[in-house]
Amino acid sequence: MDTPLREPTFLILTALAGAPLHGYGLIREVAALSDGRVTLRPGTLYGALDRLVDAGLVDVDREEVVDGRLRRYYCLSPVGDATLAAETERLRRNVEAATARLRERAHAARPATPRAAGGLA
Amino acid sequence: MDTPLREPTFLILTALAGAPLHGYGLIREVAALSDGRVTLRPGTLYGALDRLVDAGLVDVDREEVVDGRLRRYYCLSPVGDATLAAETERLRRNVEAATARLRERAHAARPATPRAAGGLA
DNA sequence: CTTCTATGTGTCGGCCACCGTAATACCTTC
DNA sequence: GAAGGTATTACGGTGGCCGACACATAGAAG
Repeated sequence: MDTPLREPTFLILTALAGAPLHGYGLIREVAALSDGRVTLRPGTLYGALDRLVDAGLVDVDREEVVDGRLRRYYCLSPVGDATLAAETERLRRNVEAATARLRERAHAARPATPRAAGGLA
Repeated sequence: MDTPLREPTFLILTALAGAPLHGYGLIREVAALSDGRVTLRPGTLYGALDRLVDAGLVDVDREEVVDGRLRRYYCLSPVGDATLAAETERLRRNVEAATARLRERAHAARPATPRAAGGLA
């Protein structure tokens, strides 16, 4: 799990950082906090949950039985909390680096600054 | 290529947003802008470059021959520029969502702020 | 001279997270 | 009783990344 988190996994941890949720609730919460851009598939969700529990980033909070069906709630472990914080910091640095370069690029492409703009032709 | 970019690919585009670079220069540039956390392997680098050129996000800028060996420079295409900008925005939203939830969490765990901290119990 | 390290590009096999889909099961609504 | 939302589980496929290797040149170290 030292691999950088992919987006679905990152969003699962982010959703669980707010409150314990069960699988189907996670699908809706992730859709909500990504403005509908990310829709978790069952294969992604439960596969990720198994991995995260196995890695100790997520714990099983409790299990309820509603209408004869099992409903398992997951919550973020302290390790998961720290991992999410570290991962967020890493992403923040990447975003800042990319933003800085894109900004320089916009300046170079738009010679609105009169100084030394049109070198050639 | 509608899959969200993984970290190595994202950093390659970010590096190319600064200036055209050849393969080995990319390895060093990515290492620099990630503070040494990401070291591109040849398999990752050239595989990614082939994909990016094929997808139209990266163009071959020019080819030089130094000491009898080919040195190929790559640069970011307009499509790659737009993709990197969109990807950066997506990451920024994810970072903000995670940061907000982590902050709420820290407040809940540490009721050090006397005002309206412990709502329950 | 040989060996090691750095520069530099390229290929191949394998892993694993994610995806797509279907199956299962209960309840409510039409 | 067919349809649709809730909820979990299982399985095969795809694709990006990694690890290791191959090849070539040049300078430093032994």
